[in-house]
Amino acid sequence: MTPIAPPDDEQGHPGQTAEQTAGQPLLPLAGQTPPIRADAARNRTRLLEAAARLVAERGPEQLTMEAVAAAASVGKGTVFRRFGDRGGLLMALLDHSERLYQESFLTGPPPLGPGAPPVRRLEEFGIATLRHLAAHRALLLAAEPEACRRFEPPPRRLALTHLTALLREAGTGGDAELLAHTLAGHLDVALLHHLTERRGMPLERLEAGWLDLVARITRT
Amino acid sequence: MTPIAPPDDEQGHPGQTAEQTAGQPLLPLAGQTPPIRADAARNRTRLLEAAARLVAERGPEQLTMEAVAAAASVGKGTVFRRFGDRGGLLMALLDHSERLYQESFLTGPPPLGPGAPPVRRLEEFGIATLRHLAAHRALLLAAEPEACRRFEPPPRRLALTHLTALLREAGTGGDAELLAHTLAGHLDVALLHHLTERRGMPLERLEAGWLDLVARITRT
DNA sequence: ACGCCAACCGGACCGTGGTCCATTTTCTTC
DNA sequence: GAAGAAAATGGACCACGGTCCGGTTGGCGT
Repeated sequence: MTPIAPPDDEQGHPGQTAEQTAGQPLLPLAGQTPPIRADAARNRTRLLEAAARLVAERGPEQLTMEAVAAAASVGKGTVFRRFGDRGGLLMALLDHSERLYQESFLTGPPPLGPGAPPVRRLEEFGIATLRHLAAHRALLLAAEPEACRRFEPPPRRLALTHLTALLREAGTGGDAELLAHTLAGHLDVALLHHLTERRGMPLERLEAGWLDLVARITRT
Repeated sequence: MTPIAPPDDEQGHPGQTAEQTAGQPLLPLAGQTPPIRADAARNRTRLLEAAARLVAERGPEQLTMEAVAAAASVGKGTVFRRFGDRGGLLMALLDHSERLYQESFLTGPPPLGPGAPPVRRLEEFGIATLRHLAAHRALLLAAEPEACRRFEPPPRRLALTHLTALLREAGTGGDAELLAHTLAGHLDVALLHHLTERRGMPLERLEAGWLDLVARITRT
């Protein structure tokens, strides 16, 4: 299991209220951070230590906010004030690894970092990301507990098998099952909602994107 | 807004316990269905009617299990026994549309149904699915409330912009932002977990799949 | 050294999803 | 139509995430 992050209370840190509200906590974020008060900082590290201990003992999915608060001898409200929500706390736990990972492809040496040809960097980025995810899978999954269920509902499974069958029938090479997942990823309510509402894309653009994607993927 | 499904209590229906446990409720499922008891069937339709009314009045995301139970003059336990969980209830609400949608590509006329060349069917399937999703977005999203947050966390956003930038730099044509989402979909913890644990794929296969995907997508 | 005020604290409180089990209702068989 | 077994019921119960607010405390200006 991953040794979690050292509670490296890298001093200042975000602060203000929830650790990831509006400002990006895990991004380089050069922006000035309203300094945190001394007692708050102390509680923050106590909370992170307690959380890390509990995660190590009982696994991330068993972690409850109340338990963390209790283990750190701190009020529940404090936990929420500091980390916003359960996900925020879990993420804070792997803040350290996350930074390393981000630096590796933002400013690290090629071929992952700048300097290599873009396609090469794409390849490396995927590999690095997959390994990063695998390494912290437990924590990351615990941060969005519903995530696993996304593939269970029968409609999704049906779409998947349908896509797989069509891909096979089309005689496209490659890993049909994997490619089916890729295609299915494009046909996801959450994605649709995000792109149309948050990003303002019209449905037509998604449809055009789908046709293009099918073309690229089935191209022998 | 979608008129929901008529509470077409198509008699028998699943039954047993939770409506979607193990057996696929929305799939053709020719399997024999242990017949439901009369009182259970009556309560089922009352619950669906109540739920549909509440959804129409206050929107799907406001729907609480207790409210449905109360509105149907039924115990809360009954709701859960029948529909398993919140998601099950929401899904049952669009069971009707779901069936139509499924039939359209499983046994309907070409080019969506069997008979057309596979690539053509792929194209049509995507379009049909996107429209199906758009039509029932509210209900589908309400069924997995965390879904929207999947794109908010800064790490995800960073990965997305990074992918977009690399794609643009690579001079690949097409909709870079959309293609970036496709690529990002392949680098998802939940997917990784599903494929490695549930489907037994080794990490190497995912890595190979990534390289293949990048190749297909950046292929001019 | 002092006092002000914003930031912080704690834990009572709430809403909701989900479970449990003693009791009631339906179906079947004779 | 009676009786026994299986299925269904309902609402008290629990756990957990998240909010709220009266009281406290640390940082800063004077």
